[in-house]
Amino acid sequence: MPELPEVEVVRSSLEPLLVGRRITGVQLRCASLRRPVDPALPRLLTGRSITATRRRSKYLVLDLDQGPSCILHFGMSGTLIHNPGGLDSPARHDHLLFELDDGAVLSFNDPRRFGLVVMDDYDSCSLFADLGPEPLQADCFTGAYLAGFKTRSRRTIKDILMDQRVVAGLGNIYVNEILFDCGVRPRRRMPRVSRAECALLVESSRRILTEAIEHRGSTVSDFLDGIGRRGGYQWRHQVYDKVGEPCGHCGSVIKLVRVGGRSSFYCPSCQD
DNA sequence: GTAAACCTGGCA
DNA sequence: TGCCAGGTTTAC
Repeated sequence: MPELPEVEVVRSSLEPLLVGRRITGVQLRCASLRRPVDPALPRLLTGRSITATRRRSKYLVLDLDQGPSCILHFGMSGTLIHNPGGLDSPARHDHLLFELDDGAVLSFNDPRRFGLVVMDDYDSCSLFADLGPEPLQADCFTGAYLAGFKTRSRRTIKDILMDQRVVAGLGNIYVNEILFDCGVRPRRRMPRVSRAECALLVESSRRILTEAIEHRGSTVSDFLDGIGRRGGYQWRHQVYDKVGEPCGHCGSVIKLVRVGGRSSFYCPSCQD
């Protein structure tokens, strides 16, 4: 579910509901996520007030009035939903519940348990240590930066764009869409991507991520924002999950290949 | 490089 | 019944 746009949409939908609220209680119902949740987490959160929300890559950060921040990752299937009137009873796969001082309950639900919740300082968090630049920050993620990998790597362009150390926040859906937008096949190797195409890929990343945020993310099967709304950007996908369908630009049949173990969709005539 | 691992759920 | 899924990490 959650690539950069989805996490940003969760963040922006929750921010006005969370900032200034005090956490009055925390229920850790299942600690076996991708990494075991620290049993001290409820104690570190209870009594704290939420002062700000931030996003870094695909991580959502809740800053508190003292102590470390609460850092969440949604894996493939995680959601964080604000229930204004509280919860009668927790839902299946509700692993973590934050009770707020206005009677609301924030529920972290994750059927596949690939998600992550940790308490750590934003500036020294080891999860962030190796992340590349934010794609929406124009000063760091540039065509010249991406072109720098042409000589350093023979990997495919899709593998490079999916690598969180190269650029932080892209995932399978948006890399497929960006490559289509630029006319580049996912299996093209980095040395054969021109400098002009690198510049185009950077520009396209920015535009597509921005549009996806404006359309409140992609709901492929189960993504919901912080107040339980589905996204709308899936209706604008050009290639993702469209194998066998006609390309919206030229009518050719969309093809499927595997790159780095992930499904990759492309138009054989629009993309080289 | 690729494959499998971690999990559950949905679909053919 | 088997295969696939928005992610990340680890191991051949």
